[in-house]
Amino acid sequence: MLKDDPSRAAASAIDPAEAAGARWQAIAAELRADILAGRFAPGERLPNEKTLADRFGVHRHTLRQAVQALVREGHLDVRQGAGTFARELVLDYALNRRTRMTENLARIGETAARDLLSQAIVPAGEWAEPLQVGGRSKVARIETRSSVRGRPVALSTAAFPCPRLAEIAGHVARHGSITKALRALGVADYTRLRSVVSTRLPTQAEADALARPTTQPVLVVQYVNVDRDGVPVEAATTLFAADAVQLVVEPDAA
Amino acid sequence: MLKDDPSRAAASAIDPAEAAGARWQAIAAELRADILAGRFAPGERLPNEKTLADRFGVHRHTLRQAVQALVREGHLDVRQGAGTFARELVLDYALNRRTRMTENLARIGETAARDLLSQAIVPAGEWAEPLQVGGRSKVARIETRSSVRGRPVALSTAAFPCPRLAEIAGHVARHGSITKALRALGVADYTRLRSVVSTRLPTQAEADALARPTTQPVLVVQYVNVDRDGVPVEAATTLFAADAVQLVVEPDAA
DNA sequence: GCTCATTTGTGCGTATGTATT
DNA sequence: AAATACATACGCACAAATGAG
Repeated sequence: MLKDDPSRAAASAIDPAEAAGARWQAIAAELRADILAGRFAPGERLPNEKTLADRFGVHRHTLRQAVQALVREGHLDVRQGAGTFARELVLDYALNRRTRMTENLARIGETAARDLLSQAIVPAGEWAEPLQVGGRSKVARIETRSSVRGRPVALSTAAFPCPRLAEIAGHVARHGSITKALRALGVADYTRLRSVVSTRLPTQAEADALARPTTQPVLVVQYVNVDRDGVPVEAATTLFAADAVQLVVEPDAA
Repeated sequence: MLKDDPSRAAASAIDPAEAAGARWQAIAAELRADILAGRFAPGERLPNEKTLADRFGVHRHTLRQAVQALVREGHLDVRQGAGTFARELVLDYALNRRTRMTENLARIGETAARDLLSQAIVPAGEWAEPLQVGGRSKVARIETRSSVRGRPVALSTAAFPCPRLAEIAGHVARHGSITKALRALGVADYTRLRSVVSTRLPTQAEADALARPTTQPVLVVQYVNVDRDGVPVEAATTLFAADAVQLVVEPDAA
């Protein structure tokens, strides 16, 4: 690691406190903060490498090292000949036993909005198997859209068994959270039984709802949540806009 | 759940042993076996619902329940007015602490072929961070393609730290398995530290290697495997053909 | 279809401080 | 203490891709 070198005093605004390690790491930290604070608008082109290098008072190679780190983290997109772009939004969505949309969105310092698009009480049909109920029984089906910074990132269709959770829609609309709605209905806790991940191109309607082109693939996550007794309380399919969300799978802390 | 109902004794070839639960589940199991055994050619149209219902001696509604289950599992595609189609290939690829390509492919009763497409000893570069080595050190980079039934399903670019695992390429070529190659080099066991899942459209070269159109999205899984001491032994990016593979995330059995 | 300025990608060389042997 | 390896940083040059006209 580099220690302080007076002969190369920083001519930039890098906070010495966070410049503990190498220069490029400090630069990366500053750029990361700019992006997360929205000082580079989502999708906006950053100044070219020379300009940025001058801003930090370093060589272009040094700046590139910082940029490369942010590309690996998913915060930047670099296109040869075109420029360096702040990504629309990048959310690491953790898939584990305690997967919760609201928590996942909140973890990146964003307020998550969850809108109720539609609600209906329908025959279990395709949801009968994952919810382990008879095909003739009813389920409450709700469609929701989750947004961050006013931009939609996920589209969910979820089914809840009736009559136990027939009132789910009202609670979701009120709280904007599945977790809170379930708690209000007596489901104190729930865990993710299984998630199946696939991908496809969205339909026109789905693309519209996500405010994205039909040419951009979506991540499709199908899952079942069960209560403490192992009884299914929610079966759902969620579509994630792939430019905004990547799924992270790590062993449970248990 | 439906229990046994003697009044509806199966008039079909359903194995009573696996028909533990509901009729439609038994039918789904048999159809699933037919698909996996290739008795329905990939992409082939199945007999219509009436014909299939007759074959199992059940009502068309019952058959549809089984078909819907297989649609959810990704084994069938149903298009109104067109018919029911067997999907090209569907592999449930488990993502957990002990994720192994060969085991995952073998679990569906297939022999997995893993071809070595290229190998090189290169500067760590982008792999330095995930492998926790210096940027100037070298890594062994190999590109492999995994196929099932002669059809490519996955494309991997993996990096292994040198000099410890410099000889990896030869072992992979010989064994067709990363697990065996690592074992030959003294890595008795390894675990998946983290997987990051995203999706995008493939480049022309990637689409060609997977024998798929560029319009079909691929699942992108980036991961790091570590040995028993927590030292990274492999960092890789794997592209899965989304029509053939879906990822399954379940809590580790621990 | 073409040119051309802009921008990123890549390679060479040089130098210095740190860590290991 | 000396030798070696490596991470970091700067300078220069050219290749390759992009986008505007």
